Amino acid sequence: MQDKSWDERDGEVRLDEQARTKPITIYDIAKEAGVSSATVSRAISGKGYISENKKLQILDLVEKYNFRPNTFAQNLKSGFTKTIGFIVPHIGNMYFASVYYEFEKWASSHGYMTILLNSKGDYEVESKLLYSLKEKRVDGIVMMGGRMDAVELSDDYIREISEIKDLIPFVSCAAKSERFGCASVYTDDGKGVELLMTHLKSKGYNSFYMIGGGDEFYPAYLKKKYALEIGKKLDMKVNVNWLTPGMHFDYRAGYNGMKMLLEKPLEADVICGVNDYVAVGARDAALEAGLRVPEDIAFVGFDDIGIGTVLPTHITSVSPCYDIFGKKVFTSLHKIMQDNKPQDMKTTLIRPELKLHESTK
Amino acid sequence: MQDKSWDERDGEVRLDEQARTKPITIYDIAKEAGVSSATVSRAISGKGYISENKKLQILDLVEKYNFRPNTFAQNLKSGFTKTIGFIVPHIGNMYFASVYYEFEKWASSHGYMTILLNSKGDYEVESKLLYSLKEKRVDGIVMMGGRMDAVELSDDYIREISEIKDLIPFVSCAAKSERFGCASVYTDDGKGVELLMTHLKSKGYNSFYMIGGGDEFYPAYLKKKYALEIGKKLDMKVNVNWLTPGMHFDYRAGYNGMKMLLEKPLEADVICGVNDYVAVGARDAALEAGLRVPEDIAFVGFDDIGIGTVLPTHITSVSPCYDIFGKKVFTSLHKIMQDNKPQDMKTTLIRPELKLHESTK
DNA sequence: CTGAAAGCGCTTACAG
DNA sequence: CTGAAAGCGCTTACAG
Repeated sequence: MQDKSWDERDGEVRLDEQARTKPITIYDIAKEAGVSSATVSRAISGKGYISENKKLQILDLVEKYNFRPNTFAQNLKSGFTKTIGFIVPHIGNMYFASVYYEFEKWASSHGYMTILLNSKGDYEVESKLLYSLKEKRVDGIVMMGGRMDAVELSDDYIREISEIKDLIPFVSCAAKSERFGCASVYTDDGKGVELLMTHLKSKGYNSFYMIGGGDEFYPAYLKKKYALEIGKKLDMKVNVNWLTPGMHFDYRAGYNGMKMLLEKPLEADVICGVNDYVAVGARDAALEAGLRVPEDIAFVGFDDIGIGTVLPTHITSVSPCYDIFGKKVFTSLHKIMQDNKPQDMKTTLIRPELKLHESTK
Repeated sequence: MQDKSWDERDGEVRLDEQARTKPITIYDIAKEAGVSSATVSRAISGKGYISENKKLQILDLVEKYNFRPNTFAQNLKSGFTKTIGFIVPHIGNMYFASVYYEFEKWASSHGYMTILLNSKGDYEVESKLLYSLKEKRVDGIVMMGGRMDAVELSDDYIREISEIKDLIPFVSCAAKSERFGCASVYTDDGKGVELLMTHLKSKGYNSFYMIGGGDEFYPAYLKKKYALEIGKKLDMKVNVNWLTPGMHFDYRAGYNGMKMLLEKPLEADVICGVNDYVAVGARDAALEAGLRVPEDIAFVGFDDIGIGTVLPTHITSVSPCYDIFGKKVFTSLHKIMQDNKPQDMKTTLIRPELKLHESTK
C-alpha cells in the first residue's frame, strides 16, 4: 500500500568508514602556523597584542579547519559554562512554554544556552534536577512552578532553595519568593484581578465565581484574596468557594467543577478560571449543558494561553505579557550572574494586560 | 488597593555578605583525608581498587562538604559533555513540546541534559544554533522541523547537515532524511493516512478535502500523496488542492482556508487539516458559519495536540504516539553516541494511532 | 609583539 | 591498595 521508496524501515547504508575524527586543537593550528599556542589563542580571542599578519594567517587556518576552541577547556579556566538551567513542571503547558520561549531568545542572544528540564510537578524529581544542575555547574537557574508555589513549605525545602541560591545565581517565577530569599519575577496578580474585574463590572457583570485552583497554592490563593478585596470595592458578589482543594489547574478541573456548579441554579454571571485551562474546561461544560456564551454566562481566565493564533481559546484573559516577562527573567538572572556577589532578594512584579475575547460581552 | 505585604517591588534585602565561595576541589578532600587526589577520585567514581575504610572516610567528607567533581574537568578528560542539543522551530507548538517532553524524560534518566533551542523556523537562526551546539561540543543533536522538512533543498544545506552529522551524533525527526545521510525517526504517514481514511470510509464519509500545508514541505506533501493513493483504493473522492502554497501549518491557515472553501457550495463531507492546528481553525470557521460538526461536516487532523486533558481539541486525529516517538528519538541518538563510529543513515518509522473525538461521527 | 610555563580540576596508566 | 605524574585543551600573567 505504501510507496516503498519512502520506506526506509530497514535502510542501512554505510557511509564514510572512517571513525569520527578527533577534533583538532589549538596546538594543531599553532604547529601549522609556526607559532605558539598562546599566539593562536590571542588571535582567536582578540585579547592581547598580536601582529596583524600573524593574526590573519592564523584566522585563515581556523577557517580552513573550521576550528572551534574546546569549550570545556575554556570553562575549566574561566569557571563559567554559559549555560542556564530552566525547570518547569511540564513544557506542554503553554504558560511555561511561552515564558521559556521568550527567555531562551534573550539567553541565546547573550551567548547562553538553556537546559530545559521537566519536573513533572514531582517534588523529588525537582530536587534531583536541581542537584544535577548544580553538578553540571550551570551559571544560573530559573525555576517555575512546582513546590515554589505552595503556600505551606517544609523547612527542608526552604533550606534547599536557600542553599542553592547562595551557590548559583537563581531566579524563581513564583509569588512570595522572599521566603527563600531568592530573586523572583512574578505577575502582579493584584493588578491583573483589578483590570479584569473593573472591566467586567463596566460590562454589567455582578456575580463573579472563581473556579479551580486550591488554597494551598499561591497562584490560586492570591487571586482569590484579591478578588474578594476588589469585589468589595466594586460592589460585586464574589464567590471563591470553587477554588476546590487539591491541585486543580487543568482543563478537567474546570470541566468537572463547572458540571458540579451547574447542578444547582446558576447564580454567577461570570466564571473565572484560576487559569485559562480551567476556564476553557468550565466553558466547554457550560456549552455542553446548552448554555450560550457569553449571553447566558461569561468566562474569563488567566495567562492568555491562546496567545497569538497558536490555538485561540476565545477566553477573555489576563495576559502575563510573555515578552516582557521572559525578558525580565533573563535580565534579572543576568544581573545576578554578572554581579558575582551574594544575590539580592528582589521581587519584580510584571504588570499584566487584559486581552478581550468572545467569552465575555 | 494592593496589600502591601505582597508588594516586593522595591524590596532589597542584603543577605549573607560573603562572596559566593569558590567550590572545593578533589584536593581539598584529599588533604583533609590525608590521601592523594587519585584515591579520592577512586572513592568517588567507584573505579579502581581502594580499601573500604578509606573509601568510607572519603565519602563522609564528600557528604560533609557536599562535594561534586567539576564537570568541565571531567569533560576535558573524557571528551563528553553528557549534553544534547534539541532544535525545534517553536516550543509553543504542542507537537514539538510533546516530543521534547518525552525525549527529555529518557535523556534525563540516562544522565543527559538537554539544551532546547527555538529556531523560529528561520533558516539563518537554525544554522547559527547548529553552529553554537557544535561549539558547545554537545554529545548529540536532535533536529525537528525547519528546513529539514522542505522538499527542495540547497546543496549548501545538505552539505551543512552532512558535515555536522559526521562530526556529532545527529538524529532528525523529518521525512526523507536520507537526503542528508543522517539517522531519523519519523511517523509512518502512510499508515496514519490509511488508518484515518479507512475509519472515515467505514463511517460513511466519501469526500475528503485536505486543508493547509503546502507542497514545498514533506509533512504536507506526503500526506497528500498518500491520501490520493488511499482514496483511489477506497473509492473515496479526495481533493488536495486545499494544500495551499506557502507555509500554512497554523490555526489561521485552517480558519482562512475554510472560509474560502465555504464561499462555494460545500462538496466535502470531511475536512482534513495537515495538522490539528489547521483542523481546529477550519472547524471553528465552519461553526462560525453556522454549520454543525459533525452532522453537517466532519473534521480530522494530525498530531493529536489535544493529547490527554491538556487542552482538548475535540478533533479526531492521527497521534504520533509521543511516548514511543520520544523514546525512539532518544534511543536512536543514544545508540549512535555509544557506537562512536560513523553513523548509519537509518530511518525509523513510528506507527501512529487513531484517536477518535467528537469532530467525526 | 611573542613564547615558555603554570594552572584550571579531574582521571588513569604506571610503578610501586 | 596507593601515590606521583602526565595529560585533557585552553588562557594568561610573566619575561623577554
